[in-house]
Amino acid sequence: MSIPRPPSKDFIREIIDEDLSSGKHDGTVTRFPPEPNGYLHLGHAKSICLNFGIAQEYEGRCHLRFDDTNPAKEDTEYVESIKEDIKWLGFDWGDHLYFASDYFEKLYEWAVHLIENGNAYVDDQNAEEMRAGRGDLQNPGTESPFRNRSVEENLDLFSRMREGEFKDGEKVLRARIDMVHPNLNMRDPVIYRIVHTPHHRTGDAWCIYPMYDFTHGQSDALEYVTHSLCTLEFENHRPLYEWFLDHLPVPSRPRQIEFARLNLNYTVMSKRKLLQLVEENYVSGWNDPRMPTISGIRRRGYPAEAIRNFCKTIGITKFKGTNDITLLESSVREILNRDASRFMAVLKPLKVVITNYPEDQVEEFEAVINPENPELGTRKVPFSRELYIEQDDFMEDAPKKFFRLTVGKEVRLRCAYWIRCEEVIKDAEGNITELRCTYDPETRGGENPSDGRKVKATIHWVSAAHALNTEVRLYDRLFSEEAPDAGESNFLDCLNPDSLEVITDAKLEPNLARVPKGETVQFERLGYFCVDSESSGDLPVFNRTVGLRDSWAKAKGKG
RNA sequence: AACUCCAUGGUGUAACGGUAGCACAACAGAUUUUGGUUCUGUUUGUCAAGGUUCGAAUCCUUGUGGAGUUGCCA
Repeated sequence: MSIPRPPSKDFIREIIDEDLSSGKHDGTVTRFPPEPNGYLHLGHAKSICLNFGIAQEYEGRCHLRFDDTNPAKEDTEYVESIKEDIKWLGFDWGDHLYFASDYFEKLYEWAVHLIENGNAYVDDQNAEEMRAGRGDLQNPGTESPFRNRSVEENLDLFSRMREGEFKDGEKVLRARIDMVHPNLNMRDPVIYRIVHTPHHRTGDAWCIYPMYDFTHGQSDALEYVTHSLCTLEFENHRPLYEWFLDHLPVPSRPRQIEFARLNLNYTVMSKRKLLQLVEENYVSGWNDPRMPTISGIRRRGYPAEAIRNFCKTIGITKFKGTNDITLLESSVREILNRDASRFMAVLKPLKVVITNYPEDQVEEFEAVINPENPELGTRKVPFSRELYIEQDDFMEDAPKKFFRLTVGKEVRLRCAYWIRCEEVIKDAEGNITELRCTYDPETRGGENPSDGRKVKATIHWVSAAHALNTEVRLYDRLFSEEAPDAGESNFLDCLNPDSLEVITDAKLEPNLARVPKGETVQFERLGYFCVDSESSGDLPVFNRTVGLRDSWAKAKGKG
């Protein structure tokens, strides 16, 4: 017998454990710092689960801080959607809502502090001159002709920048670090630029704005954040992050730790590409159910719990791998299998007439709401002489492995009766329009008959007279290539032409009229479907969340 | 021969010098009034070469491969 090992932790949680046990910190404070310039996506969900998850586990706190230092790109609309998405994911920042723009005055003061100590200067060079002076990956930079201005002159110029005396781009404030540093970020980075654009919160109070690098670490320090978790592309910024903390009278010493961002196959995650999909109308909007945005997957019917589980499963490392979308779908099915109520719906109807069933008779059968949770009880489903079954559940020339209905064969109608197909009716073009079947009264409720007869399949059905006719949207992955943004080709060339199929005459079990917007249910044998949050009119519109695993389709595909 | 970081089955992730495990995927079988679920089993892995060690996925060296960085974006 060995002692069970404690559940393994990712490298970030190990660092936190060490910091706690060494006494470096006596609590844990993290933050989720989105820029309000777009909608949140699954990549953000990974970061949210990490930061808020750590706060919960360590009984610390996680701040929601909007990194709003670029008025040209940001808007209050995004602030609101971001809050909504985080709440939907199941996390709460409590009283800890902050904006980097709340720190503009303090940041200005600290910029002056740098100038006073000879650690920052106003540069009159334009962007192009600065680029030339920065050098490149192989070559060192050269110092700006304005680098050695006096403290007094810098102070005067910087305050006049604030007063609005200069136009955009005319001057910048730069940290005075090292123009030959091997890390380009350290070659006198710009820390303030002039932007005469109203800010969504501070209006026109400012016309100079701090850069990300001059804002983030200081904001962390002001909020007493202990561990500032960000993605790998900020690795090269860490020396700068620390340089500012070293040269400024900050109240605390946060630590930046980087982890790999989320990559998923068959989708794109970059804000730019998602924006392009929206703007060029490849999708219906940010919350199109095919989008990897939080609002998109919510509308698609993915449960928040499934997203959280998924994020737990993929873990936190520094390895930039690509996660398989099937892992996400598996998390979604796991939750939905447990929670979703079952109903019957026929997507592609084929009429069946039970010739030996009385014409005006209607029976009601009891059907289990969820076999995974019998306490939920049963529902009543009407049955009559004319029904719809799924076109895929009938084949005229059926292969041996086809278990469903074919002429002369018998199947079970779920919870109803066994039926045998006697005759196929076709139109002039030879299309199958109707099936004539007979039922066995002894199999009432779907029970096995006393003669020991066996049936290989149970199929779903809807009574024609009682059916609700409605729209169902079948969503599939947006891209047909595993890595749409890889290589030279345009990601738009990889769009899956069949990512949306709209069915307008699906036949639903009448109980489905009562499902509220946003709820995801199972259409038996087909998949999980969610009532579209934007559906209007008398009948709900259903979105396919994800199909059921389908081993028949797989076997059939192999030929 | 710029700097920094990364490398474990098909994919992702554990193993903290001592039996390479888990999930997803795939494949087979059992159960099943959903070809779903559940259960059982199978296949597949430490980038390479040296070194340290009784013992290396783990430590060291070198190499190979990949990623990020040359915004007045974040």
